[in-house]
Formats: sequence, C-alpha cells, structure tokens
Amino acid sequence: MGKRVTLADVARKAGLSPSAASMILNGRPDTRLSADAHERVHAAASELGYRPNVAARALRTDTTHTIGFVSDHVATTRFASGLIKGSLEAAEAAGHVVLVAETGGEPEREVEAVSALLDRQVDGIIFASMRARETFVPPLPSRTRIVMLNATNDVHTCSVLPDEETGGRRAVELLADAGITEGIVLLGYDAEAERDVFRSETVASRIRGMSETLRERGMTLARSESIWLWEPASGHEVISRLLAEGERPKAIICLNDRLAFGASQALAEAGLGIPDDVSLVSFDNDELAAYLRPGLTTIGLPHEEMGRRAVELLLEPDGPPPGIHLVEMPVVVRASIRPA
Amino acid sequence: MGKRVTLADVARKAGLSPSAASMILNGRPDTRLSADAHERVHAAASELGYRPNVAARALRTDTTHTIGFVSDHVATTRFASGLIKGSLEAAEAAGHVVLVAETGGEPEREVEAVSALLDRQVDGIIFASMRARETFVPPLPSRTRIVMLNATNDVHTCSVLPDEETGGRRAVELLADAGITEGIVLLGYDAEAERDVFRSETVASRIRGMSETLRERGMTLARSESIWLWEPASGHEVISRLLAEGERPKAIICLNDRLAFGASQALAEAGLGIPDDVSLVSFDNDELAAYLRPGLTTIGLPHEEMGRRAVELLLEPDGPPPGIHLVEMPVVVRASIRPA
DNA sequence: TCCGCGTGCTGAATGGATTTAGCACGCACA
DNA sequence: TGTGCGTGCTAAATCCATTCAGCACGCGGA
Repeated sequence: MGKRVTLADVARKAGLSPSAASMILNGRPDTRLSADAHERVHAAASELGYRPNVAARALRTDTTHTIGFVSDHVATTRFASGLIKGSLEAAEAAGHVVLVAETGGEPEREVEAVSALLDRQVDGIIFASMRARETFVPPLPSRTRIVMLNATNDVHTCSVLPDEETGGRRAVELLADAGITEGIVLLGYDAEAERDVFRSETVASRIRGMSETLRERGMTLARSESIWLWEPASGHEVISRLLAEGERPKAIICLNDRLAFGASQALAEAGLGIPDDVSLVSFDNDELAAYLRPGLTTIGLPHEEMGRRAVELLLEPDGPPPGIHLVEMPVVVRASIRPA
Repeated sequence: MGKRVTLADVARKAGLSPSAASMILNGRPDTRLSADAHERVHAAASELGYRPNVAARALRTDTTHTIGFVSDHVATTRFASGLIKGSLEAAEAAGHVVLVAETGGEPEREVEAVSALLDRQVDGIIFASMRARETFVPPLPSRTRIVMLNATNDVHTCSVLPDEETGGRRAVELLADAGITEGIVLLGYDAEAERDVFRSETVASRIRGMSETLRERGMTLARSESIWLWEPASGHEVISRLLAEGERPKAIICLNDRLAFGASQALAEAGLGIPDDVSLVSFDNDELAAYLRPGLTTIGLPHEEMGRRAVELLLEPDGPPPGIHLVEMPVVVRASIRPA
C-alpha cells in the first residue's frame, strides 16, 4: 500500500537534511552533529520504521550485505546441507543474506552463476564443494572476496576444510582404547591399489592420520579394501565376500557411514553381532549413523561449523585470511564399539 | 581490475546516447531506432561484455530478477532439500537467482528475514515448510508475489502441495494388485486415536485416499497404530510389540520411510523376511528407501518438481494464480512387496 | 514560403542513499 | 571592525539504468 519510507522522509520528520540523517544513521565518527539531532533522527527512523533501500546503497557504496554461495551439489543434496545451514546462520548473525547458486560442477553454469552474483554486487563469494578437492573458480575481479569451503584452489587460497588427519587418528584411537589392536579391516581404501589415484587431499590426510596412529601404537591393519564408490551396496558386497573367504575381523573402520551401513547388513546376514562380534567405526555422522541398531560410532564431518567459519572468514575486516583453516571433526560415540 | 562496463560505455562506443542504448538492449517495441543503431549497440555490448548493474535497474524498475526463499527448515535439513533444488533449477532457467533464508519457524526470525528480502527488492517470495500445513507469513505490502510451498496460508492462497490423496490410493493399490487384501497394518496413524488432533492437511488427504481405496476394493485394515514421531526407533518399537503380541501382518503400510526402516529392523530381528513373509510400502522416497535390502517400494514426495512449480507459478506474468496446485507423487517400485 | 508530420534520436529527470565541499553563524581576540 | 576558527549543518554531485517529453531534420503538400 504505502510506499516505502525513504531517508528523505526520516530527515524531513527530524527537521534535518538527508545528509545529516545519513551520517547519523550510519554512525559516522567525525561528524559534528548535535546530540539532539542524533536523537531526533533515531526517533524518526524507528517511528517510521525506516529501512534503507539496499539497491540505492549498493549503487553508491558497492556493498549489499549479501554473500554468494556457489556450490556444485551442496545445497541440494542431503549429503552436505550442513554447509549451507552453517553459512546461513553465520550470515544471519552478521546481518547478511545469502544468494545460493548450484552449478552441478559444470564450468559454464559456474561462470554464469558467478556473473549473476557479481551483477548483484555480492560482498563476497563462497565456493563450496561436495568433494573436498581443487575446485574450478571462474575468473573474477581481483578485489572479490573468496572463501573455498570444503574445497581448495590455487589462486584463492582461503580454504575451510575438516581436520581429517586428526579425525583419522581419533578413529584408530577409539579402537585402541577399547583394546582392539588387531584384526582391524579398513573398508574403502587401499594404499597399494590406489597408489597413483588422486582421490582427494582430505582422504589422503585421513589415511595419513590413521597410519601414523597405527604406527605409534604398534598396530597394523589385518586388511584394507579399496572401494571406489562409497555406497551401502559396496560395503555389503565387500564384507560379504570377506566373510565368505573366512575372514573374521574384530573391527571394521569404514570410510563413511554408508559403507558402514552396508557392512552392518552383511554382518547381520552372517549372524555376527555389533559390537559383540565385530566393532564398527566410521566417518561422516550421516543421519544413517543414528538410525542403525546399535547406533554407529563415527567421526563426524563438521559441516555446520565449516559453513559458519567460511562466512566469518569471508567477512573478516581485512578480507579472508589466506591459508587452510581446519575444523575439528567431532567424535560421536554411540554403541558400535565393544567396550574394553 | 578495470571497472565494470556501464551502459554509458556501450552507448559511447556505439555512437549513441545511453537512452537509445537502453531502449535497444531492452528490446522496447515502439521505439523508432534504426536497424543500424540496433546492430551497433548489440555489437558494442557484447564486445565490451556489458552486464547491467542490477542495483541501478532495481532503483528505477523495482525488479531484481531475484526471488526469496524463506523456509522453516527446508534448506538446511536433508529431509526436504529437493524443494530448494527444484526452485534453484527453475529460477536459473528463468534467469533468476535465489536468496535463501531459514527461520527455524520462529516468527521473529521470519519477520526479519522477510524484511531483509524486501530491502533487496525481491520479485517475489516462496514460503516453504517442512510440514505441509498452515504457515505463518508476516505482514507484507499487498503487491508482493507469494507462493506457499508445501504449505498453505489463509491470505496467500497460491499453494503447491503433493497430491497426497492419490498417493494414498496408490499405496493401497500396490498391495491390492499384488493380491494382498488382508492382514494389512497401517503404521503411523490411527483415526480413533487421533480423531481431534490436527496433524496436517496432507496427512488427512493421504489417509482419505487410502480409506476410499480400501472401501472401493472391499478391503479393511487389520490394524492401525498411532505414532506421533515418525522416526525409525518408533517403527522398530511398535512393530516389535505387535510381533510379540502375536500379530502376523501380511503387509505394513508405513507413513514414511523412516518408520519403514525401523519396522524392517524389527522384522529382521524376528526372523521375518521382506517381502516373502511381510510386504512393506511406505511414503517419501527418502534416501533410506534405496539403501534398505531389499529396496523399499515407496510413494515419493516430489520435492524437486514442487520446487520447480513454485518458482514457475511465482513468475507467471499475472502473478501467482490462487489455489492449490497439486503435484503427482511418483510410485517408486523396488522389491519390498511380494509379487502376486 | 510555411505548416504539418513522420523519423530518429537525445536531454534531463528519476529512483534513494552516500559523501565531499563548503556555507552561515557565533565567539574570541587583536 | 576585521580576522580567524570552531561548530553545526546543508547543497549538490555521484552511483547507473530507465523513461518521458521533446528536439532537429527532412519531405510532402498547399
């Protein structure tokens, strides 16, 4: 109905010029406007319910209090929606709003999405990926603020990643602390089989953390199984085969919860109980982990916290600090490891 | 580095005034500019890579090619992320971009989110809810375009909902067509127990569809179990209890896949096989449904299609057409119903 | 020669907030 | 009386695209 209240309306009501009103509402420091003027302007603004027009402000100042979130599949698959959730929360807390674009990882759509965001003068862009790895970023004006979320990039070096190395350590420690030091099967990766394969830097870190901890504790893996696609069906298949071959693991470390889910089905079919016969640890803290019976002990991907960090870094006064910013992976203890 | 190209740059390069360039680039119909001028302007624009400044345009025209997506929990839980995905796709196809805000269903945050969107002059707002029901919408300028997504509202009547009634029919038909006409347990809702409870209009429709189909086919339910929280644990608990009481269902209709997940665990523990001993149908087509062994036959929630429809309706030339717009629920046949 | 009219284009206002340069006033001091 | 300076505020330019009113030119007809 009524048109929006403008700064001019506020100024008129306060008996001042728009310039004065602007300076007061923006809390400019070196202005010499009277205390009385401050009061009148604030009163008028709140009485009229004044809200600045973002477009007009953007035109002058090139800031919109809006950030862009470009992802390959993050927003729209359930796997990593926590990244969005954390980002939205942090953005809201900082008085910002988030423009979301999904590109399916296709460079053309990526270019288009970034253009669309720049047209709207976003204050910065977060590039999020489902798979934590080197991610394509279209050419950008050099002053654009960029944070890579669960991703890395050669030229835009401010990255937020899960601390996979420590996560890997934790998984092994959980077993060691439960007194399980042998008969451990690693499900999802085999160093020999995947020697020259680039999977992702984070998987490499995770494996490194596990290996070091194994070595420190004088433990070795009974076996490790390479699996390319970490889905339940593969977990089921591989564990079924192992059991058929006569393997009797004391514990299985699964590189994600979906593998663990498949593994647990295979164990159940073979009449093996969790955790009495076999202990299970895994990674991600997927929804599945809580649904399993018994609940799955897992090293969580801290997606929400990562999303939050990314926004906070993006909005740092001097721009995103370069470097890798690691976020701790929480140890979610449920009931799939047999107590010592 | 270089500043953005403005309309003035294009006009200068084409040897025309900005006015002319503007009219040509916007394809204004009644202008009398020469074919030659058209050519020069388009050439200059594409050579310079001109992209209009959205803020400047917004200031004049009050349109931003940006739509707002306000949800209670949709964006950030995995349950309904398809709604976002569909919306993003349709928006992209229409040359729009989406501002996402999540409110947790709290009215205060909702008001704040809507203000933030209006400050940015969105062309319309989609209100999405996880639970399809009457949803709070803050007061808005009357000309604002609104679509309710998986939600309804008294004053904003353009709604997109799943066609639950037909979905309910389909579930019963699947069983009937497999020759299962008795010993059917409904898990999740009991008409007697929940007579005066308002759960949601969509659940009511689903139940109505099922009841009518049962009646038409001369079938009755062996039993129906009220469950308030549709989570795996409840499904497990109730089915375990039923089995302990000696109930031997031929089929179970679960009101969502998580209940079905719990139910299947209970059946497995009791040594009952799916689908040989008990058939299972359920609703949602959650990720879980595919992970189960055997795969779960389920009536899917068409979230992506709903998101797409919502955006299309929002952008209709004459504004969102009032009324309920139903989207068909797909029947996802897997292997949890024993063939006739 | 002058009017009228169509054609092809431009000038200037507009939207709303920010920001720089500077005006007007009062007081102190010489 | 005039100079200098601090105080409190305002005018006007600016960001960029859109849009209405209207200018200049040329041609046809009287």
